[in-house]
Amino acid sequence: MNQSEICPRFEKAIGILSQRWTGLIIYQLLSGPQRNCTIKDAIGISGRLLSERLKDLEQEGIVTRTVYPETPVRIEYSLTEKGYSLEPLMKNIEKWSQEWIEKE
Amino acid sequence: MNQSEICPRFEKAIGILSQRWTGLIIYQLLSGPQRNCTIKDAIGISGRLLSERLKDLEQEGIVTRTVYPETPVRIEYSLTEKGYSLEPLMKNIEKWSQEWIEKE
DNA sequence: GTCATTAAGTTACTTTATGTAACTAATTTT
DNA sequence: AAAATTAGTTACATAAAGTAACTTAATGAC
Repeated sequence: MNQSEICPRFEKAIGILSQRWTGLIIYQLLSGPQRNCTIKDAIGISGRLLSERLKDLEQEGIVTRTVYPETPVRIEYSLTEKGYSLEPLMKNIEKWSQEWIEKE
Repeated sequence: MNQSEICPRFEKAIGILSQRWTGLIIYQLLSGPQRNCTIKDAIGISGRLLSERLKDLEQEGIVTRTVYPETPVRIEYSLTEKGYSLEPLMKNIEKWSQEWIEKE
């Protein structure tokens, strides 16, 4: 039986944040808009999954994809207001890790 | 190339929290020590994965397993100090979800 | 005692997610 | 024209998660 007493909004939020790579992608984008390859090199995700996650995060309204029609075309990903609203949370995780996770 | 600039402690913390179910298990245990089956019913995880996660969390020093040699034997899981130190983080996610996740 | 029940956990198997690498398309540099 | 770069996709191998049946141990009904 699944008589869940847990708030569905909380469950949804945890669902987004507990998907592999999403936390790191959001954290990485906190330092400003970036191209696909920059994120890729910074966090070590494969191109395949990065595209997939960015698409998901776009659908959740956390990330925006902007095409700059220069030559060559430049595509940048950035956080929306909703995305930036996760900054305190990320800083919180960062602080917690410094207090509770051992070096190496 | 994976020229990660991300702090390994942060990466480790995200690694724990972004594993499926761990967030919900910790959140559930914030309301006090509980038996395996109570957690199971509350969050809707399968017995197999719950055992696996609880073992992982025990190894991370986040959860303790206590056997009460009563009849019948009672086994309870509870948060350690390290586990409880995640409470502000969890409340943070809860608050965020109430502000930014739509009902339904 | 014997049998059904319950809780914790494991085992075996299916389905889904992730990792890896080769490939396409568009555009630049040489 | 050939080689390189970026964003993204496709195809396939491996790892994680889901499902359900099973084990162990102890209880209560009979």
